Parts: sequence; C-alpha cells; structure tokens
Amino acid sequence: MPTAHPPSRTPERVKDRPTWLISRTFARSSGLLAAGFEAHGSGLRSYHYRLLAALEEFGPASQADLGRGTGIDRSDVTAALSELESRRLVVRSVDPDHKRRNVVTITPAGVEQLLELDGVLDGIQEQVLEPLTSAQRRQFIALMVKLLAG
Amino acid sequence: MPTAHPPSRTPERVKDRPTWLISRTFARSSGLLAAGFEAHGSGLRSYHYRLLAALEEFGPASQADLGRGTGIDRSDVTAALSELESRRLVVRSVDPDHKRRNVVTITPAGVEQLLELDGVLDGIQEQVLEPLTSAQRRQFIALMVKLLAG
DNA sequence: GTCTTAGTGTTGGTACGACCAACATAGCGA
DNA sequence: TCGCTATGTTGGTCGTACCAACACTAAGAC
Repeated sequence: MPTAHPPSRTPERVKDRPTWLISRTFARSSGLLAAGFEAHGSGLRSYHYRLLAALEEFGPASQADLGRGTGIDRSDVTAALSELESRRLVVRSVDPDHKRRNVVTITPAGVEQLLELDGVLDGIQEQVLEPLTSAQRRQFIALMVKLLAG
Repeated sequence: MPTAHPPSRTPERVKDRPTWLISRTFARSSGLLAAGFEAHGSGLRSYHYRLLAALEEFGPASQADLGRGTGIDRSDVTAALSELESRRLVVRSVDPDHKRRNVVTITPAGVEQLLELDGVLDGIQEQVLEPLTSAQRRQFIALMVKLLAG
C-alpha cells in the first residue's frame, strides 16, 4: 500500500513518465483510502467493500460469481467472506440445487455497513481530487474512463 | 501488483469513483510494466530502476540519502542494492570520513543496464497511453502533475 | 572528556493486494 | 458410467510499502 513517504528528488528520467505519475497518483489515492478506512472503516478493507457492494447491487450470488464479478480471486473471496460472515454482514448458505455452491447474501447489517462505508468513501474522493477544479476533475475522470475502455 | 483479471460487472457505487478509476488505471499500468520487465528487464524490478536512475542522475550517495531521495525504505534499499551489487551494476564502499556510511556508485555496466531499461520503459509508456490521442495524453499528464503538486 | 542524542545499515518482521496450485467433491455431457 | 468442468477451501508466492530493533558511529552538550 503506497502511502506517504514521497521521494524528495525524483530523477528526471522518472519524473514525467506516465507510469510514474500513475503510480504516484495511486499512492496518494490509496494512502488517503487507507487512512480513511483506518479511521472509519470498522477494520474492513477494500475487498470487503467491493464484495458488499456487489452483493447489494446484484443480489445473492455464489462465491465463484462474486469472484468473477469483482475481479477478486476465489481464494481471497473465501477469506474475505469469512470475515464478513463473522461480523454478520453476510450469510452463506448452501445452494439447494447445487450442493457444492454457496449462496451469499448480504444482511441488513451488511447493507448498513455498506452505506456507512459509502459515506467514508465519498469523503475520500473529495480529498483525492482536492487540488483540481471541478472542470478538471470531470476531465480527469473522463480520461481515465477512456484509458480503461480501450 | 494488480494486473489482469478485471472485474466483469463493476457495481455502480464503485464504477465511477475516482479512487476506483485510479486503482484500475494503476492496475493497467503496473500490469504492462510487470510484463515489460518480465520480458526485457533482466529480472530487475522497479526498485532497482529507481535506484539506478537516482545514482546516475545525482551521483554517488549514501544508502540513507538514496532512501530519502527515492522514497524507498532504508531496509528495502539495502536489499535492492545487494541484488544490484551482486550483478555488478553498483558498488558499495565505506565512506572514509564516516565509517558507518556506505557510498554507493553506479558502475558502467549499471549505466548500460539503466539505458536498456529506459528503452523498455519508453515502450511501455506508449502501451499505457495507447487509447488516448496525443492531446489527451498531454492533458492527462498535466492533470496528474497538478494533482500531485497540491 | 564523558554522555547523550541523532543518524546509518542491517535483520527480520507485518500488511495488503494479487496471484497460483492442489485438493475433494458435486454436477453435467458424451 | 466415465470423464470433464466448476466450486470452495487451504496453503502457499510475489512485490510494494511499511515498522521495530539492533549495533554501531558521529557529533553535540555539558
């Protein structure tokens, strides 16, 4: 998790390379994210948020589907769901017509937690984009969307 | 190192959040970076490149200064330098008027390796920005610079 | 000239995200 | 029925970013 500790004198050949700027931007973003989760995240991390969000939006799903949907590896889904389950934010039950499969459902407490995290996340967006004007923010977002669509 | 495996159906509340776009952009960038280093990087990683670049540009330095300059932790500097030294890309020698301090110097072979990596890196920049027009690339870079300056 | 404090390199940890391999077992198509 | 694929789980690995503690040196306070 790249956070604080920025380099003090970045070499020329590194300084303006997009890959470098992207990784610094990510460092900034994920530092703020980590700080926010630390302070108001109830000990949850990004995997948990992504899983809760997917469950809330797409409804109950098998772990394999969750993994594919969120881009999280099956094994990591298992681990993260166990944590969510022990916090009663999520329920696992065996799919009746597919005994090998678990159906994962978000609980009311899970939805509540998700909404709380939403608020935290929104505050962080503000912090991350703080140096940009709102026109620049829109531009920046649009450029990333285009970059990722290609 | 986030690489491939993109999510197939990203939840709404996640999809357009800048922190998410930034992390996806970083995933894309660092995936391409990892692939490039894998293919043509002689087994070196980004820490090695950053250290070689700092040494070439700022001249011989102590490990502590290298750490501060590059933003790499002292302990990681030690490890990365040991690898660079075993490849004879770098030389460590005790500072005569400061026996606790090592003076690290890049070797000619190190400079050569650095130039080679420069080429690899340049190719990767192209790949990363490929979906954008050149005007958009300039804009994107400028926005990140502004974001990081703030 | 001691005594304390700050700085240096090193070892050995931790966290987190992102992977991979192997396994038992369930379901399905040929 | 036989094999193949899919599922959940366990137990790893790797890279980046950190932290704590240690031995030791240098420099400043007194």
